Amino acid sequence: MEKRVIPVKTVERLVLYKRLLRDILAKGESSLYSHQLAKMANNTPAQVRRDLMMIGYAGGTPRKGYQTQELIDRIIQILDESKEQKIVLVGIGNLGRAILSYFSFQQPGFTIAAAFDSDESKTNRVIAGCRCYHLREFAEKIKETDAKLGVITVPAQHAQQVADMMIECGIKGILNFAPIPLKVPDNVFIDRIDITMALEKVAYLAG
Amino acid sequence: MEKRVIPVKTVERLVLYKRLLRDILAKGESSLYSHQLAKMANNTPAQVRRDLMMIGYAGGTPRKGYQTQELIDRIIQILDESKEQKIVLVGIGNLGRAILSYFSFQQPGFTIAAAFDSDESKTNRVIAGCRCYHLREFAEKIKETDAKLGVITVPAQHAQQVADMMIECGIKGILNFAPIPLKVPDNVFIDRIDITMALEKVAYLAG
DNA sequence: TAGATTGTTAATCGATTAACAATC
DNA sequence: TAGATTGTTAATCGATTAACAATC
Repeated sequence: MEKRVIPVKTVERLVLYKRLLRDILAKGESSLYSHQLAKMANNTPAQVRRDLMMIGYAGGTPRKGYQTQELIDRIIQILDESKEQKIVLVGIGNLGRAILSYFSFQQPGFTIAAAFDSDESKTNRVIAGCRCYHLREFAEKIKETDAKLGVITVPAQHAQQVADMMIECGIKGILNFAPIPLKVPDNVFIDRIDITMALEKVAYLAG
Repeated sequence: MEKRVIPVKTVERLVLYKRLLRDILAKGESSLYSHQLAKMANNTPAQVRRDLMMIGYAGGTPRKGYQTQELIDRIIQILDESKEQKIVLVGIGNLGRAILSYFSFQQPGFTIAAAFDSDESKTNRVIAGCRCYHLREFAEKIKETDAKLGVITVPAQHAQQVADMMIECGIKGILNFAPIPLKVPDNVFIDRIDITMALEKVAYLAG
């Protein structure tokens, strides 16, 4: 596994900064200070400055702070969001459909190129602008769309085999909504969103 | 804010262990070793043992490892899941509906007691077994159901005011799906699930 | 017994926070 | 100038990993 220059936690915050900065820009603010961004991101000025250091951005000045547009551009450059990312989704249940709808609102930079399910009654149609195919067409459609990212919204017991199939077909990054950790090779990055776990955590920490 | 004995990261893993142990038990395995649990959880034996130390469980033996049922019971006791947790959800869009469906499959320990929206066309009906009300009835229904947890699935621009309303009504833990950090007082615990951020992270780290 | 595993302490690693000279 | 802010280094904090005596 190649060495990462930017820590994962920093990447998460950069994504957030980018969004907040766009809001700021839309409000007509062409510059801002680290403490202003920190307040919006619920963190500290020191952390903001350190994050910007990580991406080699040193364009701030004591008088004006940071240039909003310049900073957005720098973050986009670091995150390498120059080209549209193609995604495939497997599992057209309620959650899968919700994500399809979500991305049909054109999340900038991401397109769900195709969705798949093993249930015939859910396939061969268009949901939220996305074509839905049977799983047996997976390999073929991946080639057509050249997707490199996958989203898994199938039940836990099928998640590993879906991941295996994705990796087999050249997918390099996976977002897994099934509530179990999956085994993937080192050259594939996988992240998991576990809604029940998040709720149990909230329940415990709120108690 | 009171001091936490169990770190958040450990709580997350405990929730996972509990699920994995239940699978194990269902397969008829009455005991297991730290390295077996670690393999399933994608972590290390040392971390498993340290986590169990954190919850004061020292019931393992060199010969048999840990007793599956005993360990499950201990985790449940620590997470204080003795009583059913009542949840309210605000925002009956695609994601909100998906979560309602998800929990209608009786996630053990959790019940969505009521759902709310400001759009009249989405209220006064039952979705996935959950009664849906207009937001103006929020305070009243919270009292009736005695819910202490809230899920926010509204667009970003309305999320803060929904959170404020929840807190006003006595909600102590919030799971926020809107893609912005919310300000809450110290005695309220909030966690955020940001699907787009997760995808951007995967895209970067896969690249 | 010999060998594997536990429970815990010590060492390491990484991330956050504090501090401060340089700058405008 | 005086005062606030940046960029970076040092200090602190917390989490993970290694090590190992005790145990079965």
